[in-house]
Amino acid sequence: MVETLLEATARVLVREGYEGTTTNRIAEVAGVSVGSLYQYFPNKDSLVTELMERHVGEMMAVFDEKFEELEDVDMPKAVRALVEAAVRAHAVAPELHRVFVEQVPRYGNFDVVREAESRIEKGLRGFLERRGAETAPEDAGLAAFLVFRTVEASTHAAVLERSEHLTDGRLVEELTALVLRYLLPRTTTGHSR
Amino acid sequence: MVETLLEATARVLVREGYEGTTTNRIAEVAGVSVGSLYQYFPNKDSLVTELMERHVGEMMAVFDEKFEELEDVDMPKAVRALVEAAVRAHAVAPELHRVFVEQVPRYGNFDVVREAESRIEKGLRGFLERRGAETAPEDAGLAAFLVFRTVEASTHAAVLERSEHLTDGRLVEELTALVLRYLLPRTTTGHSR
Amino acid sequence: MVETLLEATARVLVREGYEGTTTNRIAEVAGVSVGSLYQYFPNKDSLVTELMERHVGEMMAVFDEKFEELEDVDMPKAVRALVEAAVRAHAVAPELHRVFVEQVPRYGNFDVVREAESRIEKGLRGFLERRGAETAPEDAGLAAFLVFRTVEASTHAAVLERSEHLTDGRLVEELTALVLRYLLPRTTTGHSR
Amino acid sequence: MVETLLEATARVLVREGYEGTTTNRIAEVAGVSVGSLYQYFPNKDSLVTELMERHVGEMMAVFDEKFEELEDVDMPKAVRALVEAAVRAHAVAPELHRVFVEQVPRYGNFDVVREAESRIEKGLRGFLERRGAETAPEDAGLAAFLVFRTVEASTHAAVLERSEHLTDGRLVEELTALVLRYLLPRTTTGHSR
DNA sequence: AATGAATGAGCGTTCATTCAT
DNA sequence: TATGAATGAACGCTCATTCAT
Repeated sequence: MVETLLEATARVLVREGYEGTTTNRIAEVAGVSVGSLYQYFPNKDSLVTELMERHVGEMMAVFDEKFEELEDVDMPKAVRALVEAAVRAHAVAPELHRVFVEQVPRYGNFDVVREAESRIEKGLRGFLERRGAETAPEDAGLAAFLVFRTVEASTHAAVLERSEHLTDGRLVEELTALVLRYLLPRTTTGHSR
Repeated sequence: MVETLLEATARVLVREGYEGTTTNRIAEVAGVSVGSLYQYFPNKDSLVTELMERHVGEMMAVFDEKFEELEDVDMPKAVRALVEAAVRAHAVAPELHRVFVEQVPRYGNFDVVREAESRIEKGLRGFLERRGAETAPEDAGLAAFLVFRTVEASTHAAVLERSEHLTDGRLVEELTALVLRYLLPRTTTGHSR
Repeated sequence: MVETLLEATARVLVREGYEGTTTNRIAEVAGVSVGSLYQYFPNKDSLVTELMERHVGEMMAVFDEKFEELEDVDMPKAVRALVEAAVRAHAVAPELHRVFVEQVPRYGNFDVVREAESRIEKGLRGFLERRGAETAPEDAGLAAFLVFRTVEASTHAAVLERSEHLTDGRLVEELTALVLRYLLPRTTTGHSR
Repeated sequence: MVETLLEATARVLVREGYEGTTTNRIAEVAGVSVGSLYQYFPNKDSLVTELMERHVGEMMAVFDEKFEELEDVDMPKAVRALVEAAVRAHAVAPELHRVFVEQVPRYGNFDVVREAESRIEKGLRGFLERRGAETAPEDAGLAAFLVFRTVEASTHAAVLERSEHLTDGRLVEELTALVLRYLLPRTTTGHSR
């Protein structure tokens, strides 16, 4: 039931946008009555929030899988893994992701997102501190912030408006180069002329 | 009157969020009657859209001023100018900016935003093509996309959650280094150890 | 519920006129909430239209019952039956009838009325054509038009402003004479001196 | 100014219907400001009422002109004059007439109409009483009522939906026959076979 | 547990009317 | 006298939520 309702919520959100998403419509699409909906969820927002938590959970699961590879490899491989992790995470459910970003008003529901972002950024910072000797930036915290925002924004935008560069691998390539040159400026990285 | 209403709209949006923004509330805060509101704006969304257009216009004006400096200077100066332009643009009205990004559902109203973004990205691409000989990335279009998203996301996030790094200049410094190393990887740039 | 709402609509229409008929008022009089009203009727006009269709349906049912007698009787009896049918139809719900005629703006909702009128007029024409040999008017279509309008208008006006002549039977008597003399001019009909 | 406003009211009524007729629209069409409108008319309904009074006045002027001929001629000529008077009166401004009948809610504004109708009916009654010796109906009041309603309804309906029978003179012919046979049943009237 | 009819606060919007200029 | 910007009560309608069955 909970699953059915969350799936219906996702479908309605994607199809009709946040403003067009009513509890009666969700119940209808789920094939149950509104009353049943309210027996499993206290209010409309709890549905959306739960859906968001699950979605973020899935993205993080995909991300974490690759993110763990970072420790035992050299920097080029680590950065590439990071970028690939971001791309895969964004590819989990792009339409749902878009509706969360573009349609849902941000209140408490976005705490999950902020926590996930914070966790990634902290992980990145720890990684950079552990590799301190070889990386250029002095302030690992600031570097983690910049690298995270850079990778997140680029993959996010690419998923929504440059999907062609996702499939041909060019985005991963170039974004890896960008991050790598920032972190290891002395080495000649990537495909410079 | 138009000004008063738009100011009231901005205040209500920031204070109550998009969903709490009603035309009667706007009129009340503006100190006029709903009827007057509807003599100047055909419907609720037109207020929000107009406010957004003005805000984007102001951001772009601030941005463009610095952006023009890019042509006649060397790459380090040009990239620094770009980053500073982005920071200043985001500092125009951070609270209003946040409400647009976090609260307003994206439909036609975001066309202005998309146009502005597109214009900047194209400008950046032209800039990179003109400097082709000295820059590393082969695909100026992709590079412009990455640089734009990187700078936008970093300044955006910094304005909203790392304002301390804006005032001490460290964000500008580091972001400039990041972009510069991407574009000119062979030179030793910035403050590496 | 549908019945309750339609009854309430009728009461409010009669009591307050069309302009004073609001959906909240109807709901209030019906003893339900506006929300319920909108669960059974898509909008305000649909209530009025439905009420009108039922009213016309009832008038026609009453009318048709007598109208069927026309075929197998002589002309005087047939014309009297016609007039009596009209009087009875108009007596079904005079106050509601008045409000439809005097208060409700005529748009699509009056299509039922026009159809009913058209059906009666066509029936009358068929009747006249079948009795062609004995009736005076050459053009059965025109005669049907005149007879229909004459009977309709007279009974209508009588119901609304000469109800005394309805109860004493004088109106039926005289109107029958009028129609009969038109259709059968050579016979001495009715109560001439 | 008063003329301009009334003309504008008529135009708006015909074009937009009663519900679409707003004082601001009237003022706009009249080329003056709403304020001016309210300097000559105390409220919206007074415009409509005044327009109705004038329209009824014009119809009655046209009607009366022919109606006066009734006295000094024989019955066939008198009845024909009556019918022609009705037709001409209805042809004065058919579109405006329609909008009054079909769109304007009947309150005090229709008093003019009721007075005019009453005057005609009384006139008819007097005429019938004066011609008592030659006419059939015993009750001149009832006969006047029937003749008036018959002629009014037939010309009214013909103007709105059988205009072809107005121009070819058939309606006048047949309606005259109808009334004449009612009033003078013993004579062979009209074009019987 | 499941239903879905019923609720009603509150929304966006209109328009007859006013009144300072 | 003429203006038209300003008014605000009131409308039709929506939808998150409840509760008797």
